[in-house]
Amino acid sequence: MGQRNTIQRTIVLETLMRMKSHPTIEELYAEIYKDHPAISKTTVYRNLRVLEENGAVRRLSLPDGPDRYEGQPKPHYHFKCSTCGSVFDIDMPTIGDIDASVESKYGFEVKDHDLVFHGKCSDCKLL
Amino acid sequence: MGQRNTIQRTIVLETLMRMKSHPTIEELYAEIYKDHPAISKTTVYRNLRVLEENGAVRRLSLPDGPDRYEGQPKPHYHFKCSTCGSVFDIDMPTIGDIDASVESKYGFEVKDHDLVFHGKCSDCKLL
DNA sequence: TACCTATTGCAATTGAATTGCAATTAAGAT
DNA sequence: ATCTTAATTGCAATTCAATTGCAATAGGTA
Repeated sequence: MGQRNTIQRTIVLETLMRMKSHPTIEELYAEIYKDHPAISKTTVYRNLRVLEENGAVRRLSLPDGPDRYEGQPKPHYHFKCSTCGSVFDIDMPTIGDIDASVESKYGFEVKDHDLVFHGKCSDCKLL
Repeated sequence: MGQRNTIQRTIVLETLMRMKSHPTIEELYAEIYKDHPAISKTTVYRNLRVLEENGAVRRLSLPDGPDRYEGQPKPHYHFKCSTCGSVFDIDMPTIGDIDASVESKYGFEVKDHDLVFHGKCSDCKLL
């Protein structure tokens, strides 16, 4: 009797996938709350954890802010503006073979990698 | 008049550089405390911020844990074990030109990038 | 030496994320 | 269809990282 498909879990996943971005839990919860105000924020936290372990969603840990989640299956990279804090998706071919190269060199079991660029976005670099 | 060279700031930087790793602030503070128990943790927090803005140290934001700092000037990548939480340096040629490619493609001003591998370290993958 | 302001240390605060617990419920077993 | 049990939920309380307000201190320049 493993995991269960609760309506809360379904809503969390579907809302995240519908958003097609990388919301913070606060942002995701606000979106969920519109249609399902009875779902508690704690439940959103817990379900995202479970979904992450399942590999259904990905979590991003970026400096100076709460974690973010994304339901987009296609792996991609990110840019965070150190001035305004905005996060952008970077559409660029992902480097697939470096995972394997770290595996063989270090003897680790590599699941994936995150690549985050830092700097100033086009708006902030003008200031 | 700009920034000042306080003894606290010097000690924070020197201790971090001497450690040659990527300690959490708690770990760094413990090391500082041995010789300089009068320095407050708040001061360590604040100085690391300043030093980071100066480009003298780098900050790592990794999932499931506090930020880490490193004073090592040579850029490199990291691996975080999702089971035990250990963080390892990954000695691998850094990809220099992707910063420029993101700059030109998106019009951002890219300072640097972080590459973090996730998975299980050699000990934990046996469990 | 005197002045100005960055910095310090302490305590209090903020904010993200987790946890304990009683009530609920999904889903397999009977 | 009902029973059973373990996963899940919601709430409140808690933990932990990190920041902030403020009075006192101390760089560094004039």
